[in-house]
Amino acid sequence: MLEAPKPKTITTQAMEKIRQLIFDGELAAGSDHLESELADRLGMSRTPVREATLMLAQQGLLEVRPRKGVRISTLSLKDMGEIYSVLTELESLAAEEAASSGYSDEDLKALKQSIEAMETALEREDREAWAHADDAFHDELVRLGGNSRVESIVSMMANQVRRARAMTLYIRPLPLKSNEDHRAVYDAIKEGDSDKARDRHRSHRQHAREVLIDLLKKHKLFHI
Amino acid sequence: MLEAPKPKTITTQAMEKIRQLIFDGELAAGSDHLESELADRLGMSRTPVREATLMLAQQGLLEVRPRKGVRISTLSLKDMGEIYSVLTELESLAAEEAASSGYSDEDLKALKQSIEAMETALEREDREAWAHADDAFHDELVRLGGNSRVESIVSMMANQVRRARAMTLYIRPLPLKSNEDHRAVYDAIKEGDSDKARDRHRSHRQHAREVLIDLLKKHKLFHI
DNA sequence: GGATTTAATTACGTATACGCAATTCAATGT
DNA sequence: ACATTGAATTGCGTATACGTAATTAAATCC
Repeated sequence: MLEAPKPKTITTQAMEKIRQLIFDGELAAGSDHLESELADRLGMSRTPVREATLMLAQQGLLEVRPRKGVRISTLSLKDMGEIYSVLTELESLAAEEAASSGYSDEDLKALKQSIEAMETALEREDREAWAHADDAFHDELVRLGGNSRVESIVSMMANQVRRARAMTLYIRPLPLKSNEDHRAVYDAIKEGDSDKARDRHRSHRQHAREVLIDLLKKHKLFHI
Repeated sequence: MLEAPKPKTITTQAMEKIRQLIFDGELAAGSDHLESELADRLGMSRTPVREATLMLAQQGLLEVRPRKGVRISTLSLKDMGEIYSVLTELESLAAEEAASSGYSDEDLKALKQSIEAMETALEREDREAWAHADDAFHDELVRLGGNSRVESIVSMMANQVRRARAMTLYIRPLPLKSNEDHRAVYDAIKEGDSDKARDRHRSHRQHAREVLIDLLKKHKLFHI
């Protein structure tokens, strides 16, 4: 699981900073920006900014529109549906693979801890903490799946829906039932039952997808 | 399904040309190249070449190694397995979605034609034609799935394994059984049986994955 | 007054310039 | 011989320059 040591070039910094600006909403979805504006804002020249935007465009976070600048991507309901479908499939694959990997309890410690963190967060109705632990669960699940492509695609897709998740965090019902699912997935992985791990995670995700989309519709958030 | 009209900038041309050089094997897997070398080769300056390589790196076709130039990606057996797993999941999703879309016979014409093309190619033992039709089948299936993210991820993954498929085209057994699968998937989509479409395509893909990996092992092609 | 042509501006796409990190290689010391 | 050091070279990362497509504004015509 060794990754290449990351080069800390200015281009890389630009990518991370721009990504963060998008996640924080400082570059609002749908807004347009000049390369020179971003360069000024980040205190560097256009070159690394330009390179960063081209890479981020490949990841779907923004579009570079020739001669028109950079537009931060928006998400329609259809986009959300697409992304959640992909997440469902690939995370379910990860769950299946994790279950067939013969992990020890020790290997699964982080996964278990994230479930426990979700439970205590739910008891306290601490939505931020719950969201954080939920992220940790999904990240760890995918990591245990051991497929680096799945990891990077899932991370890309999760990045794209980050804003939407943040927006809905406080308007959605507390996911009281979801911990059952998490536990069931965890147990299936521990038992090595790959079909069960897969199916259980898949239905969990499909349900989450429906809840989210209904919620967005109900609040008329057709475009984020 | 309208895509944004493609800008024909030099950077775009660089991307396409470099991609083609990789597919054609003129930039061999594992080989290193200077930005200036590629720039000379393509008759342009370093800037668009550099931008192109950064984007292609996001797609996994090559790596940009700071201060060391561009390295064309190689594929290990593990990589092949990873990619085929992703393809299996996402294509199966596409089959499922296609089946629940209520497509008419007319809508499914291209899919049917690709199956027929595979059958006639098999009778003639024309492997090139078969491979071409097989590509068409998978492309069309994914298109019918109607998920643009799935389309682009699948296309990325298919690009990554292109070399390996070309290498094995003449050493693998003729896929005589696979047309049954294709027909079954087609029928399931036509009938609107999404579970069947999904399951059938999934097992088809899983089988193909195993065959390919065994083949690579048998020929000691551990690294392509 | 509204439409159309033309001039001016803007912002990008590409080329070029330049300095530094990384590598190479030779010279020196042991 | 081998290791070590340091100079020379290489190749990239970033900045800057510049021409041109796209947009806006102005001017002209009907």
